Amino acid sequence: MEKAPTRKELSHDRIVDAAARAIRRHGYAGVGVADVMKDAGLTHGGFYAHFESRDALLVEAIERAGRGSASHIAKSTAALRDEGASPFRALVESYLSDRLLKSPDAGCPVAMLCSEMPRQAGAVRKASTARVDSLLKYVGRSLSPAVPADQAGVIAATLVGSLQIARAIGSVEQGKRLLATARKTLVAQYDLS
Amino acid sequence: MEKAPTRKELSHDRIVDAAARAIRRHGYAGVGVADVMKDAGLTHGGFYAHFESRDALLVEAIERAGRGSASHIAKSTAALRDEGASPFRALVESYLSDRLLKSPDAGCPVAMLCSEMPRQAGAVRKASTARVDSLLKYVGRSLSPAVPADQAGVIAATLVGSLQIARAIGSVEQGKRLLATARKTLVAQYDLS
DNA sequence: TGTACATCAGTGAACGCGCGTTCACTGATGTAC
DNA sequence: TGTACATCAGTGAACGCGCGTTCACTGATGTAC
Repeated sequence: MEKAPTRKELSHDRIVDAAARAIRRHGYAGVGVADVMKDAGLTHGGFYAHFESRDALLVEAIERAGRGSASHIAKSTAALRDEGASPFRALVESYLSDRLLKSPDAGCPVAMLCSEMPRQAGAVRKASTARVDSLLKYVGRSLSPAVPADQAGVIAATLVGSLQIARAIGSVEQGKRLLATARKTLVAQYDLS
Repeated sequence: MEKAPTRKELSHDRIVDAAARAIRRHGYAGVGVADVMKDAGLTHGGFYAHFESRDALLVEAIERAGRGSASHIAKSTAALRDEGASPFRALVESYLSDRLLKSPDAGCPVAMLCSEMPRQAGAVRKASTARVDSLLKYVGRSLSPAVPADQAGVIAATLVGSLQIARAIGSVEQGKRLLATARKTLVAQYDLS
């Protein structure tokens, strides 16, 4: 039997949610204690009753962002599979969906944070690389048995890189075109079902 | 006839060089005025005789990092081409060389900064997206005529993403393995010479 | 070639602001009887 | 069920530090004669 969450647990949850949104939108450095608390409807003073430090918040935020993105992708792939898509094609179309171009705070945290990860330290770094490993495993599981398992890394790299470059490029139309060719190319190369 | 550079021009050059190294190693936020000046053998007070603002330094640093990486790759590809590699294979092996895993301050700034670019503003953002465009063009020029031109974006994404994930992943050996498969895969898929 | 002076490049102290962190206090929640 | 009290969750002011920026000053470079 589930215990009803205490008032403090509810607050904690809102704080982590706000931080998980912020870290995908603004990167590690973009998660400010005061801003996040305000987003969660609180004042900054109460922060240290919930977390030992800002880094401790980052760790929870990364994990939550990862789980959030994973469940978002799971839902999206399930819908595509119902329409007859293979697991791999469903993943590609979910991960590289046009919608994620404009709303980065719903997308995969690995794509948003990857280039900053090697610069992090301690627990933050650890939580980050755990997300990368998890993405590689996820991609690996979606591959057709005909595709060699060591391709998961390159495929994940293509997914992550395409989303990043599509966002970094000059115009939105260019970005959408890039995503479209990336989807088409990946499916053509790896969807051996 | 070339004019000999003034003392000030030499200092300016050293400052930009230091910043170009720092931005690839530590990202946009990792370029500190005082640190960069110290790296260039100066004290921080003189900075504003050289640049209007920190952002103005970032712009020059990004451009220099781009040119530095481009000339590094040009040199490396030239050597590989002498050994008989196709333009595309030479690019892939230069861009995804194992050496770059450990020394990010010599690598491509797009790979180091890509996920942070959409968060930048004004001139810094402009200088950054210009580097992305330049990378896409560079990749495009190296493609065999048999490869559709719109593939340049996906290929660049795979290059950038592979380098990033190889760096972000847990162990160095895993990173090297990822780079190796990425090189092999890209050559197998696109080197139609 | 040597001296006198103006300009230039760099120094180091100081300022202001943002941000993580701390803390004394308050109002709300929950427990004991 | 009602009252008295202890604990809990959150408030808001304050502190300290780092960092971009400014500025009065100094020593070095270069020019005029």
